[in-house]
Amino acid sequence: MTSLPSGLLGDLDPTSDRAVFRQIADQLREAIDRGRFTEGAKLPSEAELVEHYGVSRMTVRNSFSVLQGEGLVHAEHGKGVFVRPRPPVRRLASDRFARRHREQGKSAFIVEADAAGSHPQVDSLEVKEEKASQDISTRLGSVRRVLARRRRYLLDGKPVEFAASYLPLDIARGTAIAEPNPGPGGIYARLEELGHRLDHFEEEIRARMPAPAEVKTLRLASGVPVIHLIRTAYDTEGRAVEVCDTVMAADAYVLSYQLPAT
Amino acid sequence: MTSLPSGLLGDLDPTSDRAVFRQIADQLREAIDRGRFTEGAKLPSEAELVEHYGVSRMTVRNSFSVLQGEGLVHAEHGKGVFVRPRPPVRRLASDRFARRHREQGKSAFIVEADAAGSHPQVDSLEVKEEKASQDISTRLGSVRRVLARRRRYLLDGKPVEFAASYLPLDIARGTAIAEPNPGPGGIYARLEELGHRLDHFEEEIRARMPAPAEVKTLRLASGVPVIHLIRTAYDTEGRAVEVCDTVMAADAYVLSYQLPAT
DNA sequence: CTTACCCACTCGTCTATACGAGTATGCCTG
DNA sequence: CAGGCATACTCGTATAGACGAGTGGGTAAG
Repeated sequence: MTSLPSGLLGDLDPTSDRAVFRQIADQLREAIDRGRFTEGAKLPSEAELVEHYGVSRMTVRNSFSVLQGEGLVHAEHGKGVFVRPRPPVRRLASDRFARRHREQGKSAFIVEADAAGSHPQVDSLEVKEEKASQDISTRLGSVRRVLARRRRYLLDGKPVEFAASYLPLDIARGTAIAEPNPGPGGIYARLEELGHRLDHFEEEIRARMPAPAEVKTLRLASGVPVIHLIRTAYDTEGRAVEVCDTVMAADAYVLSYQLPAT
Repeated sequence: MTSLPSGLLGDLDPTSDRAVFRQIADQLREAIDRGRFTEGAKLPSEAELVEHYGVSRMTVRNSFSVLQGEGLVHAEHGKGVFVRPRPPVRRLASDRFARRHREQGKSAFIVEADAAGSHPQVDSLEVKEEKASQDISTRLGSVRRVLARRRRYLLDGKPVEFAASYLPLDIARGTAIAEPNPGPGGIYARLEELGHRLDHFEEEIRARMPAPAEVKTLRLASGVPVIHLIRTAYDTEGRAVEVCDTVMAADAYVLSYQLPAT
């Protein structure tokens, strides 16, 4: 084992009342912030830090877990601990549901990803009728059963978003909306063809840490929150015609909205 | 030490290849989800779990740290580990900057909190001229120096949001905007009085884990992400007249937006 | 030259122990 | 009765050691 380049990391302050593992985490964080370790770079191994600081291995691991919780680094079994690279973000503009975007052929996700030069993919398609949850039922105006469309979106092989759409059966049953592929322009285009002219959307945004199932389907690194977006589509008669519940890897998205000052 | 109520938590599966600390975390998580432990309830102590499962204390602590990372529980030194209560959320509606809201007296934050029956507070006020960061400069259209207004918002004593507004000096210097208290209707009202009629706002939303400084100012529990919102205000001539950079405790907010379907 | 194996290095999991520090409770003292 | 202290409980920090498992490189065998 070779020792650490001197000057890269400092020493501990034994007089400080800050816990040793926090001091180590602080030094590593600062080194990352200063660019001593760039994106994707490998941090010193546990053994190297144990030797450098003269502490036990659990203490070093504790430091790493602090940084992992902050989403700064991630560990790879058998390889090392690395500065977490920031994935390219998808920007969702507030006009993304404008009618003119629907009037062309392909799905918004595909078009946009192609334009950005990345490889889009949609999988885990599931379309079925089911009982509406309490929340969905309320949002759709007390419907009991709904058509549920679930799918997962990937960019360059990385899952970035998991979405579930819910529609009242009297609208969706037996239409193209109930097909795995609803056709050009997506379900919003189909809804308008069916006479449900869309008026506006309402979006609710929360952020939180993912549940274990979400970690799995989105293959999330530790320290990455999710953005939880619930969109309700209203037609010109004020009826809620669809609710879309999506969970997004927070490190892959920037949402953007325009608000009138009126 | 009294032993655990039987049936509350199960046993370990030694044949499983799932790590012991994960199995324990799973059982605790499930018990919480099922309502066996309600909000604010105290989980079994480390010592109790050590005895119940027959594992070492570090293993139990490891389980707790998993749940902490998920934002499900939080530990209190000397007291125990508790199911994290969900604080009341502030809902930010998309019409919150409508002119009619500005035309009344008090600040939006105060009015809204009073209406919700909670005790609002604003502190850490700082108003000063400074060099614009690269990002702020770009958003404001290449200004070098700006007026910065920083403040922290609290609800019932709990910090929920930290905001920094930046304005070009040629607009703000020497006006009420440069005063600690900009007067009724806030700085947007002052901007309009100064002839900068507001046209629209643009908001960019990200979510991420907080930096240590943010954990401190917002007194965030572990496992709570932040919502990072950057709003740019444009006047009717298309000029960016203000950028507001706010960091919010994600567990205290739901953002809500209306999008036209046009 | 290629393949297979071994080994060194990495992080992952778990045990056992020790002491420190914050909290709450009850008892004892004044 | 009030105040203070002792105590037992809580989590926080740190050590030292063990074994397991994934990775990658080098070496030896084919």
